[in-house]
Amino acid sequence: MKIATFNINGIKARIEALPRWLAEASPDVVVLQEIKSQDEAFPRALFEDLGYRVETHGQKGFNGVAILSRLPLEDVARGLPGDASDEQARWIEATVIGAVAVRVCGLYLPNGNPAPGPKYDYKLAWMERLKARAAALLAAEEPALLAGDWNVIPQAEDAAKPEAWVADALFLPESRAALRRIAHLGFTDAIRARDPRPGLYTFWDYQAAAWEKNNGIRIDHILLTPQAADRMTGAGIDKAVRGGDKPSDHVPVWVELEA
DNA sequence: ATGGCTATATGTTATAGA
Repeated sequence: MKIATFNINGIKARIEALPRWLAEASPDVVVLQEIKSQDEAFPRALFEDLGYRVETHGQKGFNGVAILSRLPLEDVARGLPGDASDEQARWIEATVIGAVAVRVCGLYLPNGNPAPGPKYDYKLAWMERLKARAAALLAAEEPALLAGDWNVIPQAEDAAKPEAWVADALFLPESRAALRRIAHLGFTDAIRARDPRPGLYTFWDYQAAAWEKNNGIRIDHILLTPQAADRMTGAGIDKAVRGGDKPSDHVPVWVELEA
C-alpha cells in the first residue's frame, strides 16, 4: 500500500498538476492539504474517474484537507478532537482496507506566524490536541500513520538556511519541542528512518528563486506507529514535482507499507 | 530584503501562506 501526503496549495490551481502526479506515482492513498475549497466545490468526479474514492473536509478560501483512496475507506472522521469551537478544516482520518487495515490521518498543522501572537498560541494548542489523538492511536497498537503538512522543521539539517528560520514559528524551539513530544511517544519519521542525510526538503518558497537555489525546508512528514513502521518497505520525496508545470510550493512525500 | 510570489475571495485590494 503506497500512501502519500501532498500540500497542493489550492485544488483549482492544481487541476492539471495533481492528476499528472497521480498517474506518475500511482499512490493507493493520498492525503491532501490546502485544498482551499468547500466540499461541494471540490472536483470529485475528476478523481473518481481516475479510480479514487474522495473524502473532503473543506472550508471557504483557505485550509481544507482531503483523502483520495483506490482502496475502500471506513470510519471517516473530520476535525481534530479536543476543541469543538475550532472551525478550521485541518484534519481528516479514515481506515484504509488493504490486505491489512491502516488508519490514515491527514493533517494540516497551523503555520503559527507571526510568533509570538494569537496565531502561534493556536499552533501550540493545536499540537497539544494532536498529541492526545496521537497517543490514542499508539494505544490501539494497530498500523496507523500521521501524514501531512506539519509546518515544523524538525532539525537544522532539515533547512538549507536554518539561520533564516530561527525566529519563525516553523523552527522556534517550542514548535520543535512540541513535535518531539509527539514523535517520541513512539512514532517513526518515515523519511528520516530511510535516509539520515541532511538536505531533504519538501517545500521551496515561490519567492526569491528558492527552488532554483535549492533553498528548501522539510516540513511535510509521515509518522508511523510501530505496527506501521514494521511494515514499511520504502519511503521518499517526489522532489521533481516542484520543477514541473505550475507546481505547488510543496512536493509529495510517500511511504510504502506491506499492507 | 523591509515578504521579492502565488492563490483565493473578501476581488483592481486584502488576507494568508512559510
